[in-house]
Amino acid sequence: MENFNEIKKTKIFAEICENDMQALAYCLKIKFRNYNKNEVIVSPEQPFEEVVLLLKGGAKIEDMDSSGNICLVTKLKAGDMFGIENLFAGDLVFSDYLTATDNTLVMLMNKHRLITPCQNKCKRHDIIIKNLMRMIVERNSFLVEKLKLLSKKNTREKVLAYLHKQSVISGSTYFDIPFNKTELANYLSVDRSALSTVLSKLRDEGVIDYEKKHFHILKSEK
Amino acid sequence: MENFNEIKKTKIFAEICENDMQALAYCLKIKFRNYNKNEVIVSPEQPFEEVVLLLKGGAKIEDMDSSGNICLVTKLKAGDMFGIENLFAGDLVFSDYLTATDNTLVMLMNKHRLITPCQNKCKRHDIIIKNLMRMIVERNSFLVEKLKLLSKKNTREKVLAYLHKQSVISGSTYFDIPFNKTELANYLSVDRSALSTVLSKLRDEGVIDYEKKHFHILKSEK
DNA sequence: TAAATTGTGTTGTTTTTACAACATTTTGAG
DNA sequence: CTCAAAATGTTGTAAAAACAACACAATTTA
Repeated sequence: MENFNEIKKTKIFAEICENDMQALAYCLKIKFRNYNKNEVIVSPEQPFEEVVLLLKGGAKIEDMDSSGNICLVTKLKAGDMFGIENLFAGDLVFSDYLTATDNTLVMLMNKHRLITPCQNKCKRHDIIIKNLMRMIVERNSFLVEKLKLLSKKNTREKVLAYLHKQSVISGSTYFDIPFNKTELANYLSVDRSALSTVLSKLRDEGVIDYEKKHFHILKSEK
Repeated sequence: MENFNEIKKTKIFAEICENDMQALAYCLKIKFRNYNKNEVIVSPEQPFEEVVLLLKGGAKIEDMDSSGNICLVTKLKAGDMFGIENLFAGDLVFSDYLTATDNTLVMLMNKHRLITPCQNKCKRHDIIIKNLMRMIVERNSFLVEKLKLLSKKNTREKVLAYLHKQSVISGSTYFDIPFNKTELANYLSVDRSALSTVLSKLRDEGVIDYEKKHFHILKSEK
């Protein structure tokens, strides 16, 4: 089956064999699309009726408010999904931009079919629903964590909380972040030059060290 | 059945008749608890193995960081749930406080049972799972919206975006918000006195008017 | 009802941030 | 390799926010 190598690595289709996937592909009205780096996959201007599963490459979710300020919600990697917020929505108008950050292969699924279990042909649909629920719950946790980050009262605390989190995730005081400085500023919703100043100060104080996307936490403040 | 009047009004148990609920009660290991106003229902200090469904009264979810700053994540009303983030988590340590804002009745459910469909006795379990998924997706949308709110670059924009949203929800330029000013400041993650200053300024400019928790939007800025 | 607690608005001070402008460095495309 | 574009760090300035202290109003509770 087309692209099955990528499909079987995703969380939502883990444990599904190629035969069952064949049935699911029909049931979920699967389509594949390729995008070049920096190409817009979904935008608020062009409503989108499906749910997106990233199979290869990378993408970023951004929101732009009426003043033109960009909020980088998150970056997606293979196996991540986009459009979950609209799973149950009848008419689907995304308010976010999904943009490829690499050459990217995505799979589109019919959102109605996805959430509606069917007994006859694709017997594995109930597994998909449970996997889907797990992913949504994980996304939920991620959003709550980001909410707490943005609730910090100044840039220094945002940065330290973010770096601490990344350090815990990687299991080391040495780690790479998925953002460049401009993106990190958007992610933390602060001015880029202000972020640069804070990072420099933290380095001067010997709290952290960094080089491009590579960071090292030297002192863990209480 | 005990408290069925409240149960049938919730989203997750809508469409479930009393008989089926009886079976579900057993399957989900349901328990009921009463809390007085200001009593802590769940706290990070006391790990909690279940998922909470609010049946009567109200509650608020708060997060406190290491510096003691409080982030008011949201207020809950009857029918809302707490603990969804930990549905799939093995060992369950909540990092948030859930506090009753009124005299409150809650229902506790076994999280493992909730996400695991069973065929034999409680045939309605699949409906519950779909309802649950819908609630999680809605919570997801809520979190994304709040994220966008906190991404605004100053207090004025946060306030205006929040009030605009509330206005849209209520379908009128006159509406009540569920917070007092202190809570609103926590919700928007800004200093209370700074919020007060911004609100006064907006009133002076004739953009909004307000009295306690009642607001009126006079001019809708682009 | 009186007293205590909580909520609210105001003001002045200090700190932090956004913003703009700029010099370098790095990256990527042709 | 070369050139243009993008990323990065720095600085100064103006705006905004946090913070603290206070007065007074509203609400709760004993």
